Amino acid sequence: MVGLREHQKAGRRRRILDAARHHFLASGYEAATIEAIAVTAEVSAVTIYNYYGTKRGLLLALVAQSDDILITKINQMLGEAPDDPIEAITRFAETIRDHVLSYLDRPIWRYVIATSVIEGSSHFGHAFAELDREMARLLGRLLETLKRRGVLRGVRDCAAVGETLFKLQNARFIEFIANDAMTDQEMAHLVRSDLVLILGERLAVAEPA
Amino acid sequence: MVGLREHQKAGRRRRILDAARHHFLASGYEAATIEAIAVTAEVSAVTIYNYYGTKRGLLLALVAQSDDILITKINQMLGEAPDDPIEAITRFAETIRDHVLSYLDRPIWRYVIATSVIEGSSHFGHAFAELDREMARLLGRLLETLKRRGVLRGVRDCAAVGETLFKLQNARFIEFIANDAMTDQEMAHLVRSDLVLILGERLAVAEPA
DNA sequence: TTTAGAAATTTAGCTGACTAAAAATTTTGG
DNA sequence: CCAAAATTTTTAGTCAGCTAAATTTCTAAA
Repeated sequence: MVGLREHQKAGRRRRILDAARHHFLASGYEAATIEAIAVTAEVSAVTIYNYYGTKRGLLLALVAQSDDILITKINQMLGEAPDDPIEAITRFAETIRDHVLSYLDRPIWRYVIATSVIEGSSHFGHAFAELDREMARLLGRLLETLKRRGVLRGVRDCAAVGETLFKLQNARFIEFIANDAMTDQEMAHLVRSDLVLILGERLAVAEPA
Repeated sequence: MVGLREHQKAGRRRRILDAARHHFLASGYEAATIEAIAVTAEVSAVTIYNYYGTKRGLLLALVAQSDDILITKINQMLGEAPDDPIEAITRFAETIRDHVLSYLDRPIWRYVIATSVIEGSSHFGHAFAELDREMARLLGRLLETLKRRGVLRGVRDCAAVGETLFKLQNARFIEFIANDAMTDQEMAHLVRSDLVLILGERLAVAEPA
């Protein structure tokens, strides 16, 4: 973290990712060229390849950049979670969706999802898979918080339920991303339906009329 | 469906898809070139573009080819479903997985998933999205069958539960495809866990000790 | 049998991702 | 301030997806 060399490298990285985001949003992932990104970032195209290997690597690095911010946001939300489990988990999903859409648009997220499947186990895709796991963990922690408050009885293994719930939620997110016609409300409704379906019985037991 | 012209066209289509499957499996999706596929299929490369538009279009057309067979297999399975709901739905998932892996390998399925997300709403991705919906419907029908047999009480809307269950199952399938290290057994175990989590309570009510 | 029209092929070319190697630049440590 | 090491840029080029247009081939109908 010291030395002029490291500092300039960091600056180049930042400029490249900024330029990439700009061009991806302006022209779409495919139409945006490495050459154009390089010009905007004031580096040579070869430098981008040296840093990120491939165009797909660049895309995933761009997404990874926002991971820390997202995790912070979620942690923040975790404290202020409402008592109603359905409400709390729905907000969890909405926090992710809002953050994600404020950073990149749907057409580009399609390429992010696609790339993360293709590069899944490769060294580029690693960060994305790790984020997924972290999100699942955080949802598990949300469940534990609710359980400790006594508003979520009937759930034994919070980590396991959190993992499954997140998988499902993530599938809905991909559905949302893949389909431009789907509105925020429609997605929220689907997530809510899933939750009622899975937690509904348990909550009925937990909160006797 | 009559006339020599249509007949030869169908023959070309078949040869192209056969050649595509062969080269994709032999060299992987990216390394396989349209040119090589064209040579094997004994057509010109331009003909492939005329028929399928893009390399991705060709990939999705290849997958679409096996759709009918899969739907038939599932329908067959639906009749012989065991009484235990967990077992029946697990088999549903295994039928899909076996069919899918007998047709293409995991690396290629990664590209199929990726492509279907990218082309989601475009005219190429339509068939794939339609298959997904059909599978969800079939799972709903399986649930209805079980319900009619009286082994699945506590489930009201079979179609809705089927849809959610399939979404989750599909997410597990993608996880399996994305991770070469995951075994058949591990995937089956995950699917089973999800089912126990979702149906567990209901079944406990349905089958009192 | 001939011809009109449909469809496939040939040809030629564009573009952009990606790579290797040489050349130029610049920080760093003495 | 200078030499060495690290790193970026330049240069030159390969490869494959994709496209447009001209040409050829072949089916189908007269």
